[in-house]
Amino acid sequence: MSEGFKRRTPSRLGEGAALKEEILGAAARLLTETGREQDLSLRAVAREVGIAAPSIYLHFKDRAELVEELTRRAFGRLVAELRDAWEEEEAAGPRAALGAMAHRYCQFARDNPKIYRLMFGIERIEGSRERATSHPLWTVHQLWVEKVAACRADRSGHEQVERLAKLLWSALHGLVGLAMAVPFPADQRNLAQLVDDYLDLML
Amino acid sequence: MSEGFKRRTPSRLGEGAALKEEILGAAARLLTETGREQDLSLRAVAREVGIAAPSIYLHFKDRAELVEELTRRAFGRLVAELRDAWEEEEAAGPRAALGAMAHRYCQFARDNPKIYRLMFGIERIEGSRERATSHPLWTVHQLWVEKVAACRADRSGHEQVERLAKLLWSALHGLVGLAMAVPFPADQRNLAQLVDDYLDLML
DNA sequence: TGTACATCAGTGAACGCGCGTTCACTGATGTAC
DNA sequence: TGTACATCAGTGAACGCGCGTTCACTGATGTAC
Repeated sequence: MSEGFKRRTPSRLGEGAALKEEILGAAARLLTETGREQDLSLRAVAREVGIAAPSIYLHFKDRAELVEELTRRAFGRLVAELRDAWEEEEAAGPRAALGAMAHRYCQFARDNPKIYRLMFGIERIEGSRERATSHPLWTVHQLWVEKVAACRADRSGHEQVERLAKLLWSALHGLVGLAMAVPFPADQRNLAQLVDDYLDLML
Repeated sequence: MSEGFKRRTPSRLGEGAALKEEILGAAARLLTETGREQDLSLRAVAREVGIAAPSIYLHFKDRAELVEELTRRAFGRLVAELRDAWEEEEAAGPRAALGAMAHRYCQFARDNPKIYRLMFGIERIEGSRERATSHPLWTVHQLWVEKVAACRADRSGHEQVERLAKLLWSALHGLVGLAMAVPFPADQRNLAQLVDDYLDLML
Protein backbone atom coordinates (compact mmCIF):
# COMPACT_ATOMS: atom_id res chain seq x y z
CA MET A 1 0.00 0.00 0.00
CA SER A 2 2.47 2.59 1.17
CA GLU A 3 5.02 1.71 -1.46
CA GLY A 4 3.07 2.86 -4.48
CA PHE A 5 2.57 0.91 -7.68
CA LYS A 6 4.66 -2.07 -8.49
CA ARG A 7 4.34 -3.15 -12.04
CA ARG A 8 6.00 -6.39 -12.99
CA THR A 9 8.65 -5.88 -15.65
CA PRO A 10 7.53 -8.21 -18.43
CA SER A 11 10.79 -10.16 -18.82
CA ARG A 12 9.21 -12.93 -20.76
CA LEU A 13 12.09 -15.18 -21.60
CA GLY A 14 11.58 -18.62 -23.06
CA GLU A 15 10.31 -20.13 -19.82
CA GLY A 16 7.67 -18.46 -17.69
CA ALA A 17 7.78 -20.86 -14.77
CA ALA A 18 9.67 -18.22 -12.84
CA LEU A 19 6.37 -16.44 -12.26
CA LYS A 20 5.03 -19.50 -10.50
CA GLU A 21 7.78 -19.15 -7.94
CA GLU A 22 7.08 -15.47 -7.58
CA ILE A 23 3.42 -16.20 -6.97
CA LEU A 24 4.13 -18.79 -4.29
CA GLY A 25 6.64 -16.46 -2.70
CA ALA A 26 4.17 -13.61 -2.60
CA ALA A 27 1.52 -15.85 -1.09
CA ALA A 28 3.89 -16.94 1.65
CA ARG A 29 4.87 -13.33 2.25
CA LEU A 30 1.24 -12.33 2.59
CA LEU A 31 0.81 -14.93 5.29
CA THR A 32 4.01 -14.35 7.22
CA GLU A 33 4.30 -10.60 7.09
CA THR A 34 1.09 -8.81 6.58
CA GLY A 35 -2.14 -10.51 6.41
CA ARG A 36 -4.83 -12.23 8.23
CA GLU A 37 -5.64 -15.76 7.19
CA GLN A 38 -8.33 -14.77 4.75
CA ASP A 39 -6.14 -12.24 2.98
CA LEU A 40 -4.83 -15.10 0.95
CA SER A 41 -7.02 -14.24 -2.00
CA LEU A 42 -5.99 -14.60 -5.60
CA ARG A 43 -6.39 -10.90 -6.07
CA ALA A 44 -4.26 -10.06 -3.06
CA VAL A 45 -1.54 -12.41 -4.23
CA ALA A 46 -1.64 -10.91 -7.72
CA ARG A 47 -1.42 -7.42 -6.22
CA GLU A 48 1.58 -8.46 -4.15
CA VAL A 49 3.37 -9.92 -7.17
CA GLY A 50 2.42 -6.98 -9.36
CA ILE A 51 0.51 -8.89 -12.00
CA ALA A 52 -3.07 -9.09 -13.15
CA ALA A 53 -5.23 -11.54 -11.25
CA PRO A 54 -5.99 -13.81 -14.23
CA SER A 55 -2.28 -14.41 -14.75
CA ILE A 56 -2.36 -16.77 -11.81
CA TYR A 57 -4.44 -19.16 -13.85
CA LEU A 58 -1.49 -19.70 -16.13
CA HIS A 59 0.18 -21.59 -13.31
CA PHE A 60 -2.60 -22.86 -11.06
CA LYS A 61 -5.88 -24.48 -11.92
CA ASP A 62 -7.69 -22.51 -9.26
CA ARG A 63 -7.31 -21.02 -5.81
CA ALA A 64 -7.43 -24.41 -4.12
CA GLU A 65 -4.47 -25.62 -6.13
CA LEU A 66 -2.42 -22.60 -5.12
CA VAL A 67 -3.20 -23.16 -1.47
CA GLU A 68 -2.39 -26.83 -1.73
CA GLU A 69 0.96 -26.20 -3.35
CA LEU A 70 1.71 -23.56 -0.74
CA THR A 71 1.06 -25.90 2.17
CA ARG A 72 2.85 -28.77 0.49
CA ARG A 73 5.96 -26.66 0.30
CA ALA A 74 5.54 -25.45 3.85
CA PHE A 75 5.48 -29.05 5.02
CA GLY A 76 8.60 -29.61 3.00
CA ARG A 77 10.31 -26.76 4.78
CA LEU A 78 9.15 -27.97 8.17
CA VAL A 79 10.48 -31.47 7.60
CA ALA A 80 13.77 -30.06 6.34
CA GLU A 81 14.06 -27.91 9.47
CA LEU A 82 13.41 -30.88 11.70
CA ARG A 83 15.93 -33.10 9.98
CA ASP A 84 18.42 -30.29 10.14
CA ALA A 85 17.90 -29.83 13.87
CA TRP A 86 18.36 -33.52 14.47
CA GLU A 87 21.56 -33.69 12.49
CA GLU A 88 23.03 -30.69 14.21
CA GLU A 89 22.68 -32.33 17.63
CA GLU A 90 23.14 -35.92 16.59
CA ALA A 91 26.68 -36.05 17.95
CA ALA A 92 25.35 -35.30 21.44
CA GLY A 93 23.21 -38.42 21.38
CA PRO A 94 19.64 -39.19 20.34
CA ARG A 95 18.03 -37.71 23.40
CA ALA A 96 19.64 -34.32 22.80
CA ALA A 97 18.90 -34.54 19.10
CA LEU A 98 15.25 -35.27 19.74
CA GLY A 99 15.15 -32.30 22.07
CA ALA A 100 16.62 -30.09 19.38
CA MET A 101 14.00 -31.33 16.98
CA ALA A 102 11.21 -30.56 19.40
CA HIS A 103 12.46 -27.05 19.99
CA ARG A 104 12.89 -26.45 16.29
CA TYR A 105 9.33 -27.59 15.72
CA CYS A 106 8.05 -24.93 18.09
CA GLN A 107 10.34 -22.37 16.57
CA PHE A 108 8.93 -23.05 13.13
CA ALA A 109 5.37 -22.69 14.37
CA ARG A 110 6.10 -19.43 16.17
CA ASP A 111 8.02 -17.99 13.25
CA ASN A 112 5.26 -18.82 10.80
CA PRO A 113 2.04 -18.78 12.78
CA LYS A 114 -0.28 -18.10 9.87
CA ILE A 115 1.34 -20.73 7.71
CA TYR A 116 1.33 -23.20 10.58
CA ARG A 117 -2.36 -22.59 11.04
CA LEU A 118 -2.92 -23.14 7.36
CA MET A 119 -1.00 -26.42 7.48
CA PHE A 120 -2.99 -27.77 10.40
CA GLY A 121 -6.16 -25.85 9.77
CA ILE A 122 -9.35 -26.78 8.09
CA GLU A 123 -8.74 -25.84 4.49
CA ARG A 124 -6.80 -28.92 3.66
CA ILE A 125 -8.93 -31.81 4.80
CA GLU A 126 -10.96 -32.20 1.61
CA GLY A 127 -9.49 -33.99 -1.37
CA SER A 128 -6.88 -36.13 0.32
CA ARG A 129 -9.02 -38.79 1.86
CA GLU A 130 -7.72 -42.23 0.99
CA ARG A 131 -4.22 -41.41 -0.21
CA ALA A 132 -3.46 -40.59 3.40
CA THR A 133 0.10 -41.86 3.42
CA SER A 134 1.01 -39.56 0.58
CA HIS A 135 -0.12 -36.55 2.59
CA PRO A 136 2.76 -34.45 3.94
CA LEU A 137 1.38 -34.89 7.46
CA TRP A 138 2.23 -38.53 7.14
CA THR A 139 5.87 -37.65 6.54
CA VAL A 140 5.96 -35.57 9.68
CA HIS A 141 4.41 -38.39 11.62
CA GLN A 142 6.93 -40.88 10.33
CA LEU A 143 9.78 -38.59 11.19
CA TRP A 144 8.70 -38.38 14.82
CA VAL A 145 8.28 -42.13 15.00
CA GLU A 146 11.70 -42.71 13.51
CA LYS A 147 13.48 -40.37 15.87
CA VAL A 148 11.62 -41.43 18.99
CA ALA A 149 12.54 -45.00 18.08
CA ALA A 150 16.18 -43.96 17.94
CA CYS A 151 15.86 -42.60 21.49
CA ARG A 152 14.19 -45.66 22.89
CA ALA A 153 16.71 -47.93 21.20
CA ASP A 154 15.27 -51.39 21.75
CA ARG A 155 13.70 -50.64 25.12
CA SER A 156 10.23 -50.35 23.56
CA GLY A 157 8.18 -52.20 20.99
CA HIS A 158 7.03 -50.52 17.82
CA GLU A 159 3.57 -49.88 19.15
CA GLN A 160 4.90 -48.20 22.24
CA VAL A 161 7.19 -46.05 20.10
CA GLU A 162 4.29 -45.01 17.90
CA ARG A 163 2.35 -44.01 20.95
CA LEU A 164 5.20 -42.00 22.40
CA ALA A 165 5.74 -40.25 19.08
CA LYS A 166 2.08 -39.27 18.91
CA LEU A 167 2.16 -38.05 22.47
CA LEU A 168 5.19 -35.92 21.83
CA TRP A 169 3.99 -34.49 18.56
CA SER A 170 0.55 -33.58 19.82
CA ALA A 171 1.97 -32.15 23.02
CA LEU A 172 4.14 -29.83 20.98
CA HIS A 173 1.25 -29.02 18.68
CA GLY A 174 -0.92 -28.14 21.64
CA LEU A 175 1.76 -26.08 23.28
CA VAL A 176 2.29 -23.83 20.31
CA GLY A 177 -1.40 -23.79 19.52
CA LEU A 178 -2.36 -22.58 22.95
CA ALA A 179 0.53 -20.16 23.06
CA MET A 180 -0.82 -18.58 19.88
CA ALA A 181 -4.42 -18.57 21.03
CA VAL A 182 -4.11 -17.36 24.56
CA PRO A 183 -4.01 -13.67 25.36
CA PHE A 184 -1.91 -14.06 28.51
CA PRO A 185 1.19 -15.00 26.64
CA ALA A 186 3.39 -17.83 27.73
CA ASP A 187 6.49 -16.21 26.34
CA GLN A 188 9.27 -17.78 24.39
CA ARG A 189 11.36 -18.83 27.40
CA ASN A 190 8.37 -20.29 29.15
CA LEU A 191 7.48 -22.31 26.11
CA ALA A 192 10.96 -23.77 25.79
CA GLN A 193 10.83 -24.71 29.46
CA LEU A 194 7.56 -26.53 28.95
CA VAL A 195 8.94 -28.41 25.99
CA ASP A 196 11.80 -29.63 28.13
CA ASP A 197 9.33 -30.68 30.80
CA TYR A 198 7.52 -32.82 28.25
CA LEU A 199 10.70 -34.44 27.12
CA ASP A 200 11.68 -35.22 30.69
CA LEU A 201 8.32 -36.78 31.37
CA MET A 202 8.42 -38.91 28.29
CA LEU A 203 11.90 -40.30 28.05
CA MET B 1 -32.49 -24.88 1.70
CA SER B 2 -34.44 -28.05 1.13
CA GLU B 3 -37.08 -27.14 3.64
CA GLY B 4 -38.56 -24.19 1.76
CA PHE B 5 -39.27 -20.82 3.23
CA LYS B 6 -39.30 -20.29 6.91
CA ARG B 7 -40.81 -17.02 7.87
CA ARG B 8 -40.57 -16.05 11.49
CA THR B 9 -43.98 -15.59 13.04
CA PRO B 10 -43.85 -12.04 14.30
CA SER B 11 -44.82 -12.80 17.94
CA ARG B 12 -43.71 -9.43 19.16
CA LEU B 13 -44.67 -9.53 22.80
CA GLY B 14 -43.48 -6.88 25.20
CA GLU B 15 -39.92 -8.13 25.19
CA GLY B 16 -38.07 -8.97 22.04
CA ALA B 17 -34.96 -10.37 23.70
CA ALA B 18 -36.18 -13.82 22.74
CA LEU B 19 -34.95 -13.17 19.22
CA LYS B 20 -31.44 -12.64 20.54
CA GLU B 21 -31.49 -16.19 21.86
CA GLU B 22 -32.82 -17.47 18.58
CA ILE B 23 -30.02 -15.73 16.74
CA LEU B 24 -27.32 -17.17 18.94
CA GLY B 25 -28.91 -20.58 18.69
CA ALA B 26 -29.01 -20.41 14.91
CA ALA B 27 -25.39 -19.31 14.78
CA ALA B 28 -24.35 -22.25 16.94
CA ARG B 29 -26.40 -24.58 14.77
CA LEU B 30 -24.73 -23.30 11.64
CA LEU B 31 -21.37 -24.16 13.14
CA THR B 32 -22.20 -27.53 14.62
CA GLU B 33 -24.43 -29.00 11.97
CA THR B 34 -23.96 -27.58 8.58
CA GLY B 35 -21.37 -25.12 7.81
CA ARG B 36 -17.79 -24.44 7.23
CA GLU B 37 -16.17 -21.88 9.45
CA GLN B 38 -16.81 -18.97 7.16
CA ASP B 39 -20.50 -19.73 6.79
CA LEU B 40 -20.99 -17.80 9.98
CA SER B 41 -22.13 -14.72 8.12
CA LEU B 42 -24.83 -12.40 9.34
CA ARG B 43 -26.89 -13.21 6.31
CA ALA B 44 -26.55 -16.94 6.80
CA VAL B 45 -27.55 -16.60 10.44
CA ALA B 46 -30.54 -14.45 9.49
CA ARG B 47 -31.54 -17.02 6.88
CA GLU B 48 -31.31 -19.79 9.46
CA VAL B 49 -33.46 -17.92 11.94
CA GLY B 50 -35.89 -16.85 9.26
CA ILE B 51 -35.57 -13.10 9.69
CA ALA B 52 -34.24 -10.25 7.60
CA ALA B 53 -30.52 -9.63 7.95
CA PRO B 54 -30.82 -6.11 9.39
CA SER B 55 -32.88 -7.46 12.28
CA ILE B 56 -29.69 -8.78 13.80
CA TYR B 57 -28.59 -5.22 14.44
CA LEU B 58 -31.40 -4.85 16.93
CA HIS B 59 -29.48 -7.18 19.22
CA PHE B 60 -25.84 -6.95 18.22
CA LYS B 61 -23.74 -3.94 17.39
CA ASP B 62 -22.07 -5.73 14.52
CA ARG B 63 -20.84 -9.11 13.38
CA ALA B 64 -17.88 -9.06 15.75
CA GLU B 65 -20.16 -8.65 18.74
CA LEU B 66 -22.24 -11.65 17.67
CA VAL B 67 -19.14 -13.80 17.31
CA GLU B 68 -17.81 -12.65 20.67
CA GLU B 69 -21.04 -13.44 22.46
CA LEU B 70 -21.16 -16.82 20.74
CA THR B 71 -17.67 -17.79 21.87
CA ARG B 72 -18.23 -16.40 25.35
CA ARG B 73 -21.19 -18.70 25.76
CA ALA B 74 -19.30 -21.61 24.29
CA PHE B 75 -16.60 -21.13 26.91
CA GLY B 76 -19.32 -21.04 29.51
CA ARG B 77 -20.63 -24.37 28.30
CA LEU B 78 -17.16 -25.88 28.22
CA VAL B 79 -16.40 -24.83 31.78
CA ALA B 80 -19.76 -26.14 32.94
CA GLU B 81 -19.05 -29.48 31.27
CA LEU B 82 -15.66 -29.72 32.93
CA ARG B 83 -16.99 -28.90 36.39
CA ASP B 84 -19.75 -31.41 35.84
CA ALA B 85 -17.30 -34.14 34.86
CA TRP B 86 -15.21 -33.45 37.95
CA GLU B 87 -18.16 -33.56 40.27
CA GLU B 88 -19.45 -36.80 38.80
CA GLU B 89 -16.19 -38.57 39.58
CA GLU B 90 -15.21 -36.69 42.69
CA ALA B 91 -16.21 -39.53 44.96
CA ALA B 92 -13.62 -41.76 43.30
CA GLY B 93 -10.83 -39.39 44.28
CA PRO B 94 -9.13 -36.43 42.63
CA ARG B 95 -7.03 -38.47 40.25
CA ALA B 96 -10.10 -40.15 38.77
CA ALA B 97 -11.98 -36.87 38.72
CA LEU B 98 -9.17 -35.14 36.84
CA GLY B 99 -9.19 -37.98 34.37
CA ALA B 100 -12.90 -37.56 33.84
CA MET B 101 -12.36 -33.86 33.26
CA ALA B 102 -9.66 -34.52 30.69
CA HIS B 103 -11.83 -36.96 28.80
CA ARG B 104 -14.77 -34.58 28.90
CA TYR B 105 -12.58 -31.84 27.50
CA CYS B 106 -11.76 -33.97 24.47
CA GLN B 107 -15.35 -34.99 24.12
CA PHE B 108 -16.44 -31.37 23.98
CA ALA B 109 -13.89 -30.58 21.30
CA ARG B 110 -14.85 -33.56 19.17
CA ASP B 111 -18.55 -32.90 19.55
CA ASN B 112 -18.17 -29.25 18.57
CA PRO B 113 -15.16 -29.07 16.31
CA LYS B 114 -16.12 -25.89 14.50
CA ILE B 115 -16.99 -24.11 17.71
CA TYR B 116 -13.84 -25.36 19.38
CA ARG B 117 -11.84 -23.99 16.49
CA LEU B 118 -13.61 -20.69 16.82
CA MET B 119 -12.85 -20.55 20.54
CA PHE B 120 -9.16 -21.22 20.07
CA GLY B 121 -8.84 -19.78 16.62
CA ILE B 122 -7.70 -16.48 15.36
CA GLU B 123 -10.84 -14.40 15.32
CA ARG B 124 -10.78 -13.61 18.96
CA ILE B 125 -7.35 -12.24 19.68
CA GLU B 126 -8.12 -8.61 18.91
CA GLY B 127 -9.90 -6.45 21.45
CA SER B 128 -9.11 -8.30 24.63
CA ARG B 129 -5.55 -7.33 25.17
CA GLU B 130 -5.02 -6.09 28.70
CA ARG B 131 -8.15 -7.33 30.41
CA ALA B 132 -6.66 -10.80 30.01
CA THR B 133 -7.93 -12.22 33.29
CA SER B 134 -11.49 -11.43 32.31
CA HIS B 135 -11.14 -13.49 29.17
CA PRO B 136 -12.93 -16.82 29.33
CA LEU B 137 -9.69 -18.61 28.52
CA TRP B 138 -8.43 -17.43 31.87
CA THR B 139 -11.28 -19.24 33.59
CA VAL B 140 -10.40 -22.47 31.82
CA HIS B 141 -6.80 -22.06 32.83
CA GLN B 142 -7.71 -21.47 36.45
CA LEU B 143 -9.93 -24.49 36.47
CA TRP B 144 -7.11 -26.76 35.36
CA VAL B 145 -4.77 -25.27 37.92
CA GLU B 146 -7.31 -25.73 40.69
CA LYS B 147 -8.00 -29.34 39.87
CA VAL B 148 -4.40 -30.32 39.27
CA ALA B 149 -3.61 -28.77 42.65
CA ALA B 150 -6.26 -30.98 44.20
CA CYS B 151 -4.52 -33.99 42.71
CA ARG B 152 -1.07 -33.06 43.85
CA ALA B 153 -2.34 -32.27 47.33
CA ASP B 154 0.63 -30.59 48.96
CA ARG B 155 3.26 -32.61 47.15
CA SER B 156 4.01 -29.69 44.80
CA GLY B 157 4.47 -25.96 45.08
CA HIS B 158 2.17 -23.58 43.29
CA GLU B 159 4.59 -22.98 40.47
CA GLN B 160 4.96 -26.68 39.82
CA VAL B 161 1.20 -27.08 39.83
CA GLU B 162 0.82 -24.26 37.32
CA ARG B 163 3.32 -25.93 35.10
CA LEU B 164 1.63 -29.29 35.28
CA ALA B 165 -1.72 -27.72 34.56
CA LYS B 166 -0.35 -26.03 31.47
CA LEU B 167 1.27 -29.25 30.32
CA LEU B 168 -1.94 -31.16 30.71
CA TRP B 169 -4.14 -28.57 29.08
CA SER B 170 -1.92 -28.06 26.08
CA ALA B 171 -1.40 -31.79 25.67
CA LEU B 172 -5.15 -32.25 25.45
CA HIS B 173 -5.47 -29.28 23.15
CA GLY B 174 -2.82 -30.72 20.87
CA LEU B 175 -4.33 -34.16 20.91
CA VAL B 176 -7.75 -33.02 19.77
CA GLY B 177 -6.25 -30.48 17.40
CA LEU B 178 -4.14 -33.05 15.60
CA ALA B 179 -6.95 -35.56 15.63
CA MET B 180 -9.10 -33.02 13.80
CA ALA B 181 -6.39 -31.99 11.36
CA VAL B 182 -4.91 -35.30 10.40
CA PRO B 183 -6.41 -37.36 7.60
CA PHE B 184 -5.32 -40.73 9.01
CA PRO B 185 -7.72 -40.58 11.88
CA ALA B 186 -6.74 -41.50 15.37
CA ASP B 187 -10.18 -42.70 16.23
CA GLN B 188 -12.15 -42.09 19.35
CA ARG B 189 -10.80 -45.08 21.28
CA ASN B 190 -7.26 -44.31 20.35
CA LEU B 191 -7.66 -40.76 21.53
CA ALA B 192 -9.01 -41.81 24.91
CA GLN B 193 -6.07 -44.16 25.28
CA LEU B 194 -3.61 -41.37 24.59
CA VAL B 195 -5.31 -39.14 27.12
CA ASP B 196 -4.85 -41.82 29.74
CA ASP B 197 -1.22 -42.14 28.76
CA TYR B 198 -0.72 -38.45 29.38
CA LEU B 199 -2.36 -38.64 32.76
CA ASP B 200 -0.18 -41.57 33.72
CA LEU B 201 2.94 -39.73 32.70
CA MET B 202 2.04 -36.62 34.59
CA LEU B 203 0.69 -37.76 37.91
C1' DT C 1 18.67 -11.60 -44.87
C1' DG C 2 13.67 -10.69 -44.80
C1' DT C 3 8.93 -11.84 -44.35
C1' DA C 4 4.79 -14.56 -42.63
C1' DC C 5 3.08 -16.96 -39.10
C1' DA C 6 2.47 -19.81 -34.80
C1' DT C 7 3.26 -19.74 -29.98
C1' DC C 8 2.50 -18.32 -25.61
C1' DA C 9 3.01 -15.28 -21.26
C1' DG C 10 0.31 -11.99 -19.65
C1' DT C 11 -3.82 -8.54 -19.66
C1' DG C 12 -8.27 -5.52 -19.04
C1' DA C 13 -12.94 -5.72 -18.76
C1' DA C 14 -16.63 -7.96 -17.31
C1' DC C 15 -19.69 -11.65 -14.98
C1' DG C 16 -22.34 -12.87 -10.89
C1' DC C 17 -21.94 -13.62 -6.06
C1' DG C 18 -22.44 -13.04 -1.06
C1' DC C 19 -21.06 -10.12 2.14
C1' DG C 20 -21.65 -6.23 6.22
C1' DT C 21 -24.04 -2.34 6.89
C1' DT C 22 -27.33 1.81 6.38
C1' DC C 23 -31.71 3.87 5.81
C1' DA C 24 -36.22 5.20 5.65
C1' DC C 25 -40.20 2.50 6.29
C1' DT C 26 -44.25 -0.41 8.48
C1' DG C 27 -47.45 -1.90 11.40
C1' DA C 28 -48.80 -3.89 15.68
C1' DT C 29 -48.90 -2.91 20.73
C1' DG C 30 -49.18 -0.11 24.93
C1' DT C 31 -50.35 4.40 27.01
C1' DA C 32 -52.59 9.13 27.83
C1' DC C 33 -56.54 11.52 27.82
C1' DT D 1 -65.26 3.20 26.15
C1' DG D 2 -62.98 5.51 22.20
C1' DT D 3 -59.46 8.13 19.95
C1' DA D 4 -54.60 10.04 19.20
C1' DC D 5 -50.15 9.14 19.64
C1' DA D 6 -45.52 7.27 21.07
C1' DT D 7 -42.92 3.15 21.11
C1' DC D 8 -40.45 -0.30 19.22
C1' DA D 9 -39.53 -5.01 16.86
C1' DG D 10 -38.76 -6.03 12.49
C1' DT D 11 -38.34 -5.10 7.20
C1' DG D 12 -37.09 -4.36 2.00
C1' DA D 13 -34.24 -2.06 -0.89
C1' DA D 14 -30.07 -0.34 -1.68
C1' DC D 15 -24.92 0.89 -1.04
C1' DG D 16 -20.17 -0.35 -2.10
C1' DC D 17 -16.86 -3.97 -1.65
C1' DG D 18 -13.68 -7.72 -2.79
C1' DC D 19 -13.93 -11.97 -4.37
C1' DG D 20 -13.03 -16.23 -8.00
C1' DT D 21 -13.33 -16.93 -12.55
C1' DT D 22 -14.07 -16.37 -17.79
C1' DC D 23 -13.12 -14.38 -22.13
C1' DA D 24 -11.48 -12.31 -26.01
C1' DC D 25 -7.43 -9.67 -26.57
C1' DT D 26 -2.26 -8.08 -27.12
C1' DG D 27 2.17 -8.07 -28.26
C1' DA D 28 6.72 -9.87 -27.96
C1' DT D 29 9.52 -14.02 -29.20
C1' DG D 30 10.88 -18.10 -31.87
C1' DT D 31 10.46 -20.70 -36.24
C1' DA D 32 9.72 -21.87 -41.36
C1' DC D 33 10.59 -20.61 -45.68
